[in-house]
Amino acid sequence: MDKTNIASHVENPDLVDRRRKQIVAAATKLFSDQGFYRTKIKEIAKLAGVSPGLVYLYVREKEDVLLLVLLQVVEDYAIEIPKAIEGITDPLERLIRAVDAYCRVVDRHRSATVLAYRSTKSLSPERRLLIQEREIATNSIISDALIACISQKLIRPVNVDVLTYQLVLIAHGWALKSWFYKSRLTLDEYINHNVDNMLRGILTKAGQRSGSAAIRCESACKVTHLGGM
Amino acid sequence: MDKTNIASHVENPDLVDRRRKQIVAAATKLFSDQGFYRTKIKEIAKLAGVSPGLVYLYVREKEDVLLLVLLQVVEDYAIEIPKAIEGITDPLERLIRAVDAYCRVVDRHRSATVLAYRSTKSLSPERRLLIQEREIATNSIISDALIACISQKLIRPVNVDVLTYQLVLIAHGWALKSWFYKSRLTLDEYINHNVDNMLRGILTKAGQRSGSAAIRCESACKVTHLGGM
Amino acid sequence: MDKTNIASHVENPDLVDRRRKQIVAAATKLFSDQGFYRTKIKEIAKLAGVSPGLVYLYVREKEDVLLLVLLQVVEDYAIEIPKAIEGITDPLERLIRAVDAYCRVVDRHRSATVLAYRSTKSLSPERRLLIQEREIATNSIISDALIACISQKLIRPVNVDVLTYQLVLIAHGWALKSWFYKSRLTLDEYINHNVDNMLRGILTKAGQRSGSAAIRCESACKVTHLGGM
Amino acid sequence: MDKTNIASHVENPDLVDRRRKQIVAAATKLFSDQGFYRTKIKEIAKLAGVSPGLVYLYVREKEDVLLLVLLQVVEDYAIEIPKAIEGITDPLERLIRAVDAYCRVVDRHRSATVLAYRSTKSLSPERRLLIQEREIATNSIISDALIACISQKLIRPVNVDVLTYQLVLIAHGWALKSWFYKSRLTLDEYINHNVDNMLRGILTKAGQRSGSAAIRCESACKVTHLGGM
DNA sequence: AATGAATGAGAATTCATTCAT
DNA sequence: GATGAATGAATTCTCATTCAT
Repeated sequence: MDKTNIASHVENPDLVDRRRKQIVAAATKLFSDQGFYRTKIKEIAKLAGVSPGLVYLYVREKEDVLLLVLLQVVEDYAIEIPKAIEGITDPLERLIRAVDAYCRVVDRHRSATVLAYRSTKSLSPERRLLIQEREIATNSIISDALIACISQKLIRPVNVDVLTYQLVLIAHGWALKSWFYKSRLTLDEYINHNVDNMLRGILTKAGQRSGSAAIRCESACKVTHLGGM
Repeated sequence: MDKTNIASHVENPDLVDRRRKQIVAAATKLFSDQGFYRTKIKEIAKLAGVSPGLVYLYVREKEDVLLLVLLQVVEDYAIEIPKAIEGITDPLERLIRAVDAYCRVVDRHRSATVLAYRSTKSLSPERRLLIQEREIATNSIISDALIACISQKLIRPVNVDVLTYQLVLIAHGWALKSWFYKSRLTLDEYINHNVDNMLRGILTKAGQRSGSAAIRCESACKVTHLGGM
Repeated sequence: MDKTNIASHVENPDLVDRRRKQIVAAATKLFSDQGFYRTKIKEIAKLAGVSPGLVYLYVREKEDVLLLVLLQVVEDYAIEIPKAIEGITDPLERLIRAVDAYCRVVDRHRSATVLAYRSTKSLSPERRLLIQEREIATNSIISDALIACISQKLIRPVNVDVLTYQLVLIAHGWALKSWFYKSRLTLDEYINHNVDNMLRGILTKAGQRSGSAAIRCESACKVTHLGGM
Repeated sequence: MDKTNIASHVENPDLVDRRRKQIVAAATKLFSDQGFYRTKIKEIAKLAGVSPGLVYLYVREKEDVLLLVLLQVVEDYAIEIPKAIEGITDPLERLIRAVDAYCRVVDRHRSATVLAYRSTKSLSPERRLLIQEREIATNSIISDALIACISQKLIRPVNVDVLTYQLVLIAHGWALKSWFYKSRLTLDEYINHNVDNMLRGILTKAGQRSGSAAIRCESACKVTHLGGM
């Protein structure tokens, strides 16, 4: 169901949904590879297997395609990260898992994430705002977990905004600097090292106990080498 | 003196230098405000006070202007950060000051930093490589300081690449998410909180002693609240 | 019943008639307001309450719609003007009434009249010819009346073609220059003044007597102030 | 010198003038033949012997070309008609000559005149107003002459607005209905008949004497057959 | 008969780049 | 060296027309 408010000339909402998915999939690939400005509507149409004219039945202008693509990126974050911490109650474990999931989602959408950094400014102000709102919403998954940790004294009192973005930037960094990491580290190593560094700086004594427990009992979540903490 | 290898039709190297500075200054402003693709050669020429034709005496194509601009950005980092740690011998103090300086340089070149994130991918591969090399060179100021700290056991053994970029991303983050921080934090607070979090995670006992000393004796460097460590 | 020779995919002639009426009504309004080229088939369909596809069941191309519209305009003239002089036998009265009626029909179809001037040339030559034939047919109502007046020596011998169009242009002028007249004259005044000027130039002595009689006895026809002639 | 207020990217005003003349000449021909909407910028450029891009150095959009063309038409009227009555002092002769000149100018610019009728409505409201203002200015040559005649009692008191447009429409009619007249009348005949009809309707006794004098002594002005008046 | 989604040719406009002066 | 007018390829977007349902 459409939450984008982008007008379409086509009435059937299912069709709108399906066509937009087609268009967004093609555009995401092309924008990621070549950037927004180098990508031509004709290329998107061709890759999506439709005519150039059709694109404009589902979108008012080229920038709308970019908006749809970027909304899809943040939307994916907003769906996949919560899924990873569903059912987990321990606040510290929720935090660690959320960061871990964030990094893994970024890994899966590496080029789209880079795209978001490159292209958000190409949007008109209102559209950009839309994206930023959703980014904040997603990040609140992290910051909520953080707040819970702090209130349970698992983490010492820190500036939540700062720490949230420090964690978010760790996740994004995997995409932004993948040209650097690619030949140097695996994703698991990256996550381990970063989370290790961060947690050591903020965990309380209680948090350290809980943290090592949380991590020991959860092997799927690969954040392991905190043992010595 | 020109290290860019960008061909010019003009012989006199001083003139080339002067003209390119003019052009780069104008282009930096415009690219930062509007992005690379939205900025027209005519606009750059006008702001630089020259004719559109003249630009092409000093540059082969528009993308060369972007390269010059981005080189200037990384060049500024490579000059200003070392200046901030000149003469300082204590490795931990060098590290802290380098990070502090990095954040402050980013603050001064906020939009150019964002520009670098947005536009590096608009460069052709060889040109992009040029930029990435210089980025690594700049970051080695941080990583060298880190290595020194580790070898003096002020910091526990960590993955230097990871930690370097964690610190670099803190600096860059101030620009990348300035739309978020602007209304929430001052630069000093931002630096304090982030450095605090990071150092607590990596300092050894010895480092903690040295660190608090380093910081206590340096009031210009505003990283203060480590007292309780 | 269809005299247009425009092919339709639909068999049932009543339906063809009804649908075309719908389409022409919508198109007349839109063409008048926005002109032929600015008006989209989709708009016509929407205003007519049908689908864009349906239009093409009753018309081969967009220009056919214009032809239908223009035919309707001249058709209206050809019907309404004769109606106004039906049963009147005095040739001079027939002439005056015809001109009066022409002006009033133009007034009722002001924008469609302007449309005809703007758009006839947008038709292909054969179609344009069709319109011009009907225009001549309509104007022959005027010229026939003129000829009758001349042969009864109510009007001195003049070039009938010239005078006919002089009268026709008076009628059309009310629409063509309505932007000018709107704030200056009523339709009745316009008719009075123009007819007065013209008649004074062409009436014979006999015509003057008959004219004032014709006009005196007919108050519905507002051309009055010839009394002093 | 430019009175159009249309912005140009080119600075040299002489060049602007020359180029616009080139463009307008080509556009006038093409618009007249094919209409505004059927004429492509590329065609105009080709006929003018320039590149399509160049057109946009002298004009902001296609509609500006139409404005320039229509301004040229009304401008020509405003120049040529006064020239024809220069130095003539007798008011009635001025009037007759002005109408005569108007008809002859229309004849020379027949298709441009028709173009004006077809296309003025294609202009945006402000631009349309510009044209209408100039039309009124031109027509005031006629109405001024009329007023002079009336005040000298050469013409009986009539509504000046109505009579002016009656005369203007006679001139325009030669272009508007040239498809009809072409095979039936020469321009001279057309002028004679129309002016004759009109004058007879409005001249006073004094005017009739003066008129026949005015006309008899001026053979270049072909309005002759008033002899019997 | 009717619908309305889909097509794709076509047009206005832009702007990096060139080049005569 | 510098200028700025000129070029023309390239791109977005529109809309008459078609066609599967």
